Amino acid sequence: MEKQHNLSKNQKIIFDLIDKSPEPLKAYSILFNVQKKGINAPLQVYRALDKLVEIGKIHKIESRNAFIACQNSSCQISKATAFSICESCEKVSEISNTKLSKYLSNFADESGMKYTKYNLEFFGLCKKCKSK
Amino acid sequence: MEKQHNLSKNQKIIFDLIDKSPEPLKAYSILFNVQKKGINAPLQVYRALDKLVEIGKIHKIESRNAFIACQNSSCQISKATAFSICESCEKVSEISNTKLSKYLSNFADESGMKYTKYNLEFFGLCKKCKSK
DNA sequence: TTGTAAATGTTATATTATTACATAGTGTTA
DNA sequence: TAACACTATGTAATAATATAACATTTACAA
Ligand SMILES: [Zn+2]
Ligand SMILES: [Zn+2]
Ligand SMILES: [Zn+2]
Ligand SMILES: [Zn+2]
Repeated sequence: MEKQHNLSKNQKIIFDLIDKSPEPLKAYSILFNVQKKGINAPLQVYRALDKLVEIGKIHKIESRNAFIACQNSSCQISKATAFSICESCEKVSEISNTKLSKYLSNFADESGMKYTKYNLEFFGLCKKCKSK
Repeated sequence: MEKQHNLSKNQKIIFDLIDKSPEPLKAYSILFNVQKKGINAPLQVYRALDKLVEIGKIHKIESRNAFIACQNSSCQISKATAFSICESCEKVSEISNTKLSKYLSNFADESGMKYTKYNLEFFGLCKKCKSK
């Protein structure tokens, strides 16, 4: 059974915005968009983002400093994430590939380090951009 | 044959600093450290960093906004990078594992997107921190 | 109902990165 | 050599991203 997270007011406003967006959103663009809803300060946005990331409802695209809603309901609380990023149009998709996630979750090298989390970002040209 | 890149004065100063550092360095920490060598402005640092990343001499650790020297001479110009990051002591190492890099370089999913580059960051506790 | 954790509100500030513009060096070729 | 293109440098200003510190309020379980 998944733990149920009842989002708070600010968290819900911000999650809904990200969830509806076809593209990753940046923190200050989120701030701009929610000011009409009474969220006025960067910290209010960042706190909601932190929480949403923590509970796995959204992910941060590190190379872009931007946030997208989790497109993979079975995503294990942001512990194992993979994305594809088009370097031309900046379209980002979450990759959910069982083989890939198994391979990476079980990955171990000679360092003796046990990995509990990973984030993978693939880059290239999406179908549309490739055919231009 | 690898293309030879003769580093410019600023590039060399900044590469040497990063290369000698046991830990990833942040841009403004680099700036602070090279001011005695006549590099005074953020842009001078960022320009050198951009170039060094481009030619594969250093890599950016995206989740940390920090830079490390390439520890893998055969690294294909920053097109395929993997790192291990200790979430306790923040030690970062570049992973060079042929199987892993082959697996990821050949990865393809149903999206029809051809990936030309990837960056992978593993997180966990290093040996030292685990045994504490 | 009282204690505790989570969330909010607000101001200020820290950190990371880029724009714009002027100048200087490096190497190639006419 | 002169002309050219390209890369690198210097400097100032500013944009974009993120956190610290502090006061207050809300949710909710013991
Ligand atoms: Zn997900
Ligand atoms: Zn595209
Ligand atoms: Zn490398
Ligand atoms: Zn450690």
